[in-house]
Amino acid sequence: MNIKEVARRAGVSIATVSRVINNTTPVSENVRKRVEEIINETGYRPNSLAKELQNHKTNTIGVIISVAVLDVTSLGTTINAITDVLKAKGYSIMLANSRFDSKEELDYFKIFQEKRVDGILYFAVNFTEEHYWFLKKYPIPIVMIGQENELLDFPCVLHDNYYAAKLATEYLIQMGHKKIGYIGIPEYDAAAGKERRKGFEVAMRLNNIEINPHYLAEGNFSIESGYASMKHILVQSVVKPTAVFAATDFMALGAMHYLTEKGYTVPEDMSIIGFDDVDVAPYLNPPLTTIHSDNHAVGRQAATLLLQILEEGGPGIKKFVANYELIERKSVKNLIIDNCTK
Amino acid sequence: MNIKEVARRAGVSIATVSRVINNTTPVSENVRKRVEEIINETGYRPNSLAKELQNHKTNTIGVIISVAVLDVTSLGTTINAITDVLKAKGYSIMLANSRFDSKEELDYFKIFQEKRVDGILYFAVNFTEEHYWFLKKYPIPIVMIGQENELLDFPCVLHDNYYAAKLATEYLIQMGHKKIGYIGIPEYDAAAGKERRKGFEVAMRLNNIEINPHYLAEGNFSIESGYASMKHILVQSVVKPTAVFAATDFMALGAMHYLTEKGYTVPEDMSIIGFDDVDVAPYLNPPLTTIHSDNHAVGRQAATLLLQILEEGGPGIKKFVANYELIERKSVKNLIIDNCTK
DNA sequence: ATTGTTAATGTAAAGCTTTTCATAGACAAA
DNA sequence: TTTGTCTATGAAAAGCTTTACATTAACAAT
Repeated sequence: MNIKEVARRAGVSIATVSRVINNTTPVSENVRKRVEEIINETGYRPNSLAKELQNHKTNTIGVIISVAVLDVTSLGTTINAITDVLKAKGYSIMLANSRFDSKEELDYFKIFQEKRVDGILYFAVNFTEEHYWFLKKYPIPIVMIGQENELLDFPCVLHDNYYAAKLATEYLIQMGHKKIGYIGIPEYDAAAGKERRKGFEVAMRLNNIEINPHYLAEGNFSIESGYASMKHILVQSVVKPTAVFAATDFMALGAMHYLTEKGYTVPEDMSIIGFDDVDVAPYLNPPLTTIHSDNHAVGRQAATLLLQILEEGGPGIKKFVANYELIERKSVKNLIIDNCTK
Repeated sequence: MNIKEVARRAGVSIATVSRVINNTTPVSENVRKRVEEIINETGYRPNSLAKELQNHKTNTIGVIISVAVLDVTSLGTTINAITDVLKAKGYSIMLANSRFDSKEELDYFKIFQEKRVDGILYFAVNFTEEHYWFLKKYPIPIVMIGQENELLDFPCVLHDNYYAAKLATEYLIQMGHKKIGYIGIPEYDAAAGKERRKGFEVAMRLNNIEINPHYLAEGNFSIESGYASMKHILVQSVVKPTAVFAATDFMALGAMHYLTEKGYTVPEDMSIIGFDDVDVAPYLNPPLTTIHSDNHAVGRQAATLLLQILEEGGPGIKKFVANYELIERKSVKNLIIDNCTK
């Protein structure tokens, strides 16, 4: 069943059927009714492929993400916000998950180009030189999420990982901590890895606190890796740190679990601060003090910028940095007050 | 830039270019080389729309899910498994999230039909009569996930919610509990709502234990609703239950949180069992006893069945039920041993 | 020299729409 | 009657590819 067949049955031309479907030009009432009848009877639905081929517009947005096993709920929130905005404007989304595999990621860009998506929302994690050369001449509008790239001037939507991590560290310092550990993410992740670590290091330096290499460990987002990192730190250090900053809440959770397992209590024996403000953070034992970032705003903004490029010829702004705030719960001990009251 | 232009520049016909691209018929070595050169120089990429229009095959699978705000991580696992299987066979996926909105869901089915996806993976939640009439005459292969429908004979991939919930309840009973509460999901959700509740009720009846209506509450998947439900139960009942079965881990978490907040300890004062085996379940305080179901297998099977329909003319099996098991952790107290040792 | 075979390549139709431009008919005005 | 205006409709091109079929050339066999 195609438009031609509908036209034949209704005794009109295909142009007329098209007009009925798309409401482009006025069509006489009885013709419209007859055509609509046929469409209902036959269950005909127009072929988007032909339409999109003709119109050079697919109303489809490609979304490229990079997640491993653990499903980061913040990503879910962001994608929800994205689909909300896009759906309202009639766009569909194609989702591609390149599991941190650079080559695969580039393949998805190629597929999206062949599929002629109108635009791409790109959750960048590991941006390589190859990415640069490839994307430099890529013909489809891209909005980057989670990272920026000065060379390519894609509009970008970011969390302020650096300042937020600095804030978290400073908070620990304000609370009187000096022996502070850090559980990080590898550097290939520019945002959660590099930026957060930098925030930690700068805060320490600015406060003239030396970073003890024995207090450092590296995980991979997972709870287990937080557990292992905490263990690593405790085993390795003679004098224990009084606080540990974990670059993700899940790793913070793993760290806390190791501690309670070994008989330490949080925050009495060790303070923990996380990053992400995961759904369960308020419900942990103790409730986790962490950095909350506005994921919903990130998704909404990214989708909006892309839409502006597509429909208004350009993004309203080149860069959007999401708000963050420190959520004070119960996993950090205030050493100063303690000392005063003693 | 299109195939015609490439052909012109290479001095060959478009048929030859097509042959070079798709490796369908032998092409002389020097022609192949020249064409490939032009393609590389120009950055030409074939237009999938035209190809798909011609071939009646889009290599795209539509996935319809229904999630609210909280991102159920089990869904993420399932989708990961799906994309793994589909990607290996060269399929892309289009993701649509109908937020429990029936009408919206049907709209997505229409869009997917117009986009001519090859098949659909349908996470069914609230299957209405309207769905039935609509899907009855839907021309694209569908595999249902999470629910089955006897009338429409779509292949389906399921968790055995009923038996698993029965098992969880029986476990509580075996542990000596008789005053058992239940925090459920509304009935419109056939799987997490209806089936699990049925499992609970049947287990109770089979063991001649009366269900105390004061021990019953209903949530909506969220942690908060678990918290509120637990409160509801405690406030409402004079004699407290000794154990509560929460139909989802998140609600179990909320319930535990309310209990610890009020000074009860789990499992000493109240046992809690969950359902889902969420990532964080082993790391809660206490680690949550719950039902684990093999989400990865569900995703893998669903994708495989769909692929079989598309490429082998029919699904290998009509119905796949995933394994489940009870994971015993620390949130349920054994009343019997306790009584014996006393 | 003729015919047949094979390999490489080209031509054109088909897949389904949208849209421009042309046409036809109705009606009013001259 | 002729001309003009307006509305509703149709014909056909264009969008880009694949592929069945046709053609050509080279070469071998008769």
